[in-house]
Amino acid sequence: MTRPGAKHPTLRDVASLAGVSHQTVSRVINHRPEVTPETRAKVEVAIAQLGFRPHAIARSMAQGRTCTLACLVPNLTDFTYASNMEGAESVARAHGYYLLSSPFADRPQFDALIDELAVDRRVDGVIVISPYLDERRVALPDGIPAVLMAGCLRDDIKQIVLLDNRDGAGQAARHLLALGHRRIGQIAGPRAEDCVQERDLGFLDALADAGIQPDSSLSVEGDWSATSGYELLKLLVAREPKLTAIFAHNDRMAVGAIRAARDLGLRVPQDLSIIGFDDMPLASYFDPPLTTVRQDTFAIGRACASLLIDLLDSPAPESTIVRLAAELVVRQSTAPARGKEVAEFAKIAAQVTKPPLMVQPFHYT
Amino acid sequence: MTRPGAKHPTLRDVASLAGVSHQTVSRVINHRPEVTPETRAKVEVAIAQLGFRPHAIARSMAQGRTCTLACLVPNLTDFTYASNMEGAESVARAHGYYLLSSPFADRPQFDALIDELAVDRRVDGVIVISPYLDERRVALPDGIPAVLMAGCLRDDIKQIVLLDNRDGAGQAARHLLALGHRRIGQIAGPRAEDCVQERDLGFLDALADAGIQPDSSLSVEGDWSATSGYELLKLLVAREPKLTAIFAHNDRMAVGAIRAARDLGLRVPQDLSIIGFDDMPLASYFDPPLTTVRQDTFAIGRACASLLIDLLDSPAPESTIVRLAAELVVRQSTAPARGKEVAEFAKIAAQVTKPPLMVQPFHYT
DNA sequence: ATGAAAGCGCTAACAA
DNA sequence: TTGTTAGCGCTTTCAT
Repeated sequence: MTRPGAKHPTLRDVASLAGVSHQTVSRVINHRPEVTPETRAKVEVAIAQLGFRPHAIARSMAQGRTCTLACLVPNLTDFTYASNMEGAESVARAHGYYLLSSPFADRPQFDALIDELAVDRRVDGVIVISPYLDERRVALPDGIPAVLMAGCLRDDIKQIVLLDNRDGAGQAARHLLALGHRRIGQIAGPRAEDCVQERDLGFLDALADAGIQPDSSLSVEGDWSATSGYELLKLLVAREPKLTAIFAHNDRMAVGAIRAARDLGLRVPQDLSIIGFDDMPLASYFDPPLTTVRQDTFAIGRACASLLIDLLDSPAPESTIVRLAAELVVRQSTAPARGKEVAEFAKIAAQVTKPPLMVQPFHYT
Repeated sequence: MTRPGAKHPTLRDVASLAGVSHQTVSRVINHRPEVTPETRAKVEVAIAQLGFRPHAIARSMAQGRTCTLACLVPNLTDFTYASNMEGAESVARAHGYYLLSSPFADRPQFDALIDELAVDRRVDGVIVISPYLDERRVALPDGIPAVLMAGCLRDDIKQIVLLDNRDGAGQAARHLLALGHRRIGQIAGPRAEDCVQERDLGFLDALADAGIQPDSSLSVEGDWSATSGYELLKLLVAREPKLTAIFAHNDRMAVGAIRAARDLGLRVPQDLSIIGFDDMPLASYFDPPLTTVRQDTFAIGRACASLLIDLLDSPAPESTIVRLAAELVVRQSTAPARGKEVAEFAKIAAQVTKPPLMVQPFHYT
């Protein structure tokens, strides 16, 4: 049979069984106060007897809301995204919403998707995860509550959740500086992503604060893959053999860089310190265990959903920025620069250390 | 405003603008043949002018189908699950369905979830990913098309997609045997999961075929985590110092085991060969690069969705089993047993090698 | 406190 | 080929 659901009891079935009008049944299932305890009891018996469950689609039709949120995301498999979604899902469900996650590859696909979701299917709100600044840069539709998870602020978007990438990168840089490193290379992510630009700024800020001239030849652009980390480390070392430390914009590239260093005969961390970003699963099981900057991707996802649901419940505030702090995790892929007066640099580092910037503290329930 | 969608044009708006009946508009948007080209053109102009898009909820209401599939899954972050979902999502979308993914923790939650999804929200079909054999063991509802992704066959479920775990484990074991290993330990996953039992069988089969007595003290049960792999390797080595190889039921435990071996002063693979299962991302970036058994989780997900959609389109066949083969990936965490006549064992191994068992070949589009 | 009527936006069945 | 009439199952008026 094409429609296996032709057998569900309806409100009217319950009504006639209970000997009341269907409207009364509706009041009961919606927990309205204006129903006599006796009628309520009668109706509840009938509901139980028939195994009646309200038809959510019909409800959506009548109420104009679907109790569904959508999450548009580049893919479902990257751990950071998956964990954002899991966080968002957990608060959505706790509030009675379902979360529909849809991957998209580019701007046209995004545009088509958001129309299908927001206009055709009438989801109540959308979470958009999109770091791109190039032709994939998204615009949020108006007319539907939306929050963006991004890597930095954007003028055109008012509800936004982000990681403090700039400070995170600063922490990484200051950690390396404190260990006495002066020639530090950077294996960045794709320039077209906003968090990359933020991390680059945070990195350069910290170096500048320590009195180090920026050297653009020491910054190279990878594609987040371990392979790119591998190739780029070789490139950097060829370019500047005196390099003693590397800041990679994610852990995968850091891991690739470690492999390359080893293939070059460099010991990590004795000859070369390498720090990553993300604190991905098993980061502590690589060799050596990875020093990195942790982002709480689950909390970021929760923040997105919380913010969105707040928007749904009450009239939208002008703008809400939720910024979550990154946290340095020191393991064993970084070590003091050889032959350096560590104490001297530790002093420098201490004086450039600032507390993480929290634009607005965020509490979820 | 609580309902930001009060402004969408409807079928009737289009109809009156085009000067036809709303039914004609319906025929146009559904690409029915019985409409004059001229009327169609008129209607299409009106549609474009108003920016009309059909209301999917209203459609669901009238047609009794939602064009939505659900995927019930233990969580969204495990790479294997995430990649199953991404595979399923890709074929679902290609066929005009959305995929609603919902994590569940236990059987009561599963039962509640499937009722909400299948009965209340009337999704057209469900994919269930659930490996549990204990109190979390799921039952599929009837009345709605459903396919299970599992680790082995089940009498009570007719539509099922699975990895050939038994053969995969057999490949792992035969690889170790071919390298001359005779004392092989097994770090299994939780016994309550079906794939674990299959892998155990495949492993023991292969040993038996090679004339090796099963020794249950060499099989221990982990929880999939690297930490458990770490602890259990130490336990195994303490129990049987002559162990020369380990088969871990997943890569994370294998990685933990490698770390433990190293902490014990054992070199991997020279002193101890370790093989994992899954071929997770970055498996080749651990030290040493992991020998493992690959499962194509994306293809498994696609198979689930394909099967489900077939079920939707045409009357359900009695039963469909889709079994996908696992594939040995040899890297550097396994090596010949020391002091062994490798050739001798290679001969044994060759004679026990069988082609992977494919119950039913599967083709997706 | 309860019931009757109308309608959410669409499709299906029938009529013209 | 096109239009009319009924619903889909619920909620929301508005009476009673």
